[in-house]
Amino acid sequence: MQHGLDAAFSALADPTRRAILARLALGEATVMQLAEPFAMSQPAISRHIKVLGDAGLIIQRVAGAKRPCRLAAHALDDVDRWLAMLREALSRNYERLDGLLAAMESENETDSRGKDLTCAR
Amino acid sequence: MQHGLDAAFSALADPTRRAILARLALGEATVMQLAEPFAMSQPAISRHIKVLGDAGLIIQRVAGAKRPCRLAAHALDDVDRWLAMLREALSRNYERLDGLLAAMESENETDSRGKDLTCAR
DNA sequence: TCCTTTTATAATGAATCCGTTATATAACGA
DNA sequence: TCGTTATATAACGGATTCATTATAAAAGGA
Repeated sequence: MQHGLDAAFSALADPTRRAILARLALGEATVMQLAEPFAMSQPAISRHIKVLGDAGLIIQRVAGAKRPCRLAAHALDDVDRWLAMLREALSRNYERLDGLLAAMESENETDSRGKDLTCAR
Repeated sequence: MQHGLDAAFSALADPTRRAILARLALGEATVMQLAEPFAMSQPAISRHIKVLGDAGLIIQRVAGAKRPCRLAAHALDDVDRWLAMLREALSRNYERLDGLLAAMESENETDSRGKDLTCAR
């Protein structure tokens, strides 16, 4: 079993697939329309579309022989939730660094034991 | 040459690496500290750390024999920028659907030419 | 100096990924 | 019904990924 985030992030890791998503950001498109800009065989594009679908990033409807794709409404929900956690940590770290710099500015001599944070360049 | 987004997203695609990032969200940690929770060899962890570093998600400083890691300040900048584009498209699509539903509610008969949007289940 | 700790690198093998071509299937249009 | 269009699937090969074990190197402490 593979975590949904695994599928989502590795789907996003491929430039062709990101280009497909960017194209779909402009609106619904059939497989052939999606394939057109690429110097790549149709089966290769179909495969990418399958990967994007399995990852929950896009959905396909059936319209006769065509299978138009569009972005899935909640495509990025899980990804966003996970990244929000990291982002929050980053801003927390930034505040901490801010505090550290303030401390260094006020008192020039810090005791050099404790969790070493030396040469933090 | 590989796009930075390729590296970032495929770094994020691995659950071990995401766990490492989650751990680093709590603060700086050495390689051994990062390896500790995992039933995995130390070289495997070193490799994951290298991938995260190459993707610009973490940085390492040298402290004697140790190489403490922390989250890179601008780790998610590119990823965020790219995802923001998609998110914007998604909300635009949502608004469009909203408009469509409103239109369907007011007038029941739509001309059936144009970008087919039939049987959109 | 010697032993230990911490980390990185090399060699290797299995699994997965990404492209190809060939082919199947289903709908469309004449 | 027949040929065309749209898409999916299978089979395959090469590249990459992810783990392993073995080993190297560098710093620390006795």
